[in-house]
Amino acid sequence: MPTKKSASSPASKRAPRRSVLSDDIYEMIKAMIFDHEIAPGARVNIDALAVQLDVSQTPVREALARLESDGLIAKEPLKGYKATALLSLKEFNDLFQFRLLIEPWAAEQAAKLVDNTGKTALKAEMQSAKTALKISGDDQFQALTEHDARFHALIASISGNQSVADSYERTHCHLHLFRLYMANKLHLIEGESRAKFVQDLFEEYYQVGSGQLAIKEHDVIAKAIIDQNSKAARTAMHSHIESSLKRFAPAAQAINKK
Amino acid sequence: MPTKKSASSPASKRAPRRSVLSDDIYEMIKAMIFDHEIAPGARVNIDALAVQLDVSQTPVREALARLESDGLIAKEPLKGYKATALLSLKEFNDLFQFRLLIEPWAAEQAAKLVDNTGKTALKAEMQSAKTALKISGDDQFQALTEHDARFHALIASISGNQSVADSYERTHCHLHLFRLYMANKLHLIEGESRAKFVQDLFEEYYQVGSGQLAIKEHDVIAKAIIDQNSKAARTAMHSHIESSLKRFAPAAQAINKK
DNA sequence: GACTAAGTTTTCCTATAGGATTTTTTAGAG
DNA sequence: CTCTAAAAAATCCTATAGGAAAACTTAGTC
Repeated sequence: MPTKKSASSPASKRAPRRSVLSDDIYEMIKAMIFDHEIAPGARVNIDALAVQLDVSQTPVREALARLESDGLIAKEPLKGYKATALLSLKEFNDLFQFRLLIEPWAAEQAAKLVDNTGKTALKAEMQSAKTALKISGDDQFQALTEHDARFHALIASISGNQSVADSYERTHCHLHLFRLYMANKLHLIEGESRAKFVQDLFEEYYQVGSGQLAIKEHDVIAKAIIDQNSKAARTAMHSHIESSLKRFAPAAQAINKK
Repeated sequence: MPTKKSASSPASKRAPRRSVLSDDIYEMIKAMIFDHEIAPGARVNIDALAVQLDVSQTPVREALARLESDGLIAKEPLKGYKATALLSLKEFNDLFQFRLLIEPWAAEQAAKLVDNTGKTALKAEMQSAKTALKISGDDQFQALTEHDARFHALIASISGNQSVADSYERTHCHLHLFRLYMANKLHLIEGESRAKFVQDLFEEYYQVGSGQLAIKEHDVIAKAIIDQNSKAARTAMHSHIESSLKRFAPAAQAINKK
């Protein structure tokens, strides 16, 4: 087992480090879902996917089996695979409730256990958020969404509890998908009705003052953790998730009605 | 080779196989892990497994991919699959901490939302626990462990939050495996040293008075939920998990030292 | 004794054929 | 025209063999 470490010493030999094909396919299909090339609820044909990705069925099957465990794909026996439907309003609320259970604790714990590496990582992530604010147009929303995902995952990781981090990761991907879907929806709505939609659902909350609201909340959390003020970190995370729910609830409701 | 040549016979009397083979294989391999036919940390050869289960590689691959997502099997690229190692002491503690985050809330919520169906299910489960107490010998431990798994899963389900229920299910299987491993360890220890081991690690806590301690705690929780007393349900669950940790911590420590 | 090189084994991936099941199409009767 | 039922097509699922790449083992040389 220690051979692994010794093998990493002559780094030159480790050059190829080719990952396994089925892992690549897994990531590709996942990306296709996140990019909505595979629409929520759409059927997924194994043969077609294998041809499209120019591989055989075997790695596609393995990837789909894993995606099923992730809850991103559902298998109906003898009927085939389907991309899972979007979060229902109830699932959406459940998910935020779940986050309220674990993330404030994770932030509190992170504040207690954070070391210099963690502090540096937090600062870097907040810097990337500020960079994202400078992006203009629809890409900003995507950049902010991705920052958000990384930020929360980072805190879960710093908390030191693998169960918590894993658990967050799993549930979060659904929320991530949901947000990307909203962003995508914005692209599809044109003209005046779109401006109205955007204003009603996002600008008032998420993008007021160039999206500074959510970022500011993140800032408060990050500062509390860096200051190792665990109480403050906990309450900041709690109220951040609650505000976040308030920001997204109207959009979630609107999309589910459609 | 001795394949299903029944295909040549008319399709009339062939039983319609509702479930898919790869699902069956998934359950079989999972059972092999839980039964420690596949030891923790042992390598898993796809070919050998396919031959042993008398199926082709394809369903085995799909099953292993899913088990990897469950965290029960780990894949090392270009090296093959391995059964994951037992929980380390840290992971063990992390897992209980995680449970403390979600299960007291789940119990509280269950007490608020429980309906007659839920109450009936709870009563039935507690009845099965009482039946388990009558079993003698080592099987009792296994029966109690399985009751425990069902009991907690039931409450998570009654809580109505799918994220919570899923999340519990995922983490719990590791704990389940850990407990079964302990039970198995008991079988391997013979004579006087075994009696000592049992007494030190279990009897004092788990099996005092024929295991009534844990069951009594379950009883308190179940009653609180049936009475729809959410506060009581929460605190009862909280202290149950803490007692449970205390009961298992010495054993966890002992096994990790080995 | 240490290092390099060839050989062996293991593992991953491909390809394809055919059985089993569901869905769609088509034909016929009321 | 509408409804039922059988045939056809599409799709999924399984089985099997074999090739390529990497890891592991062994042997030979300095």
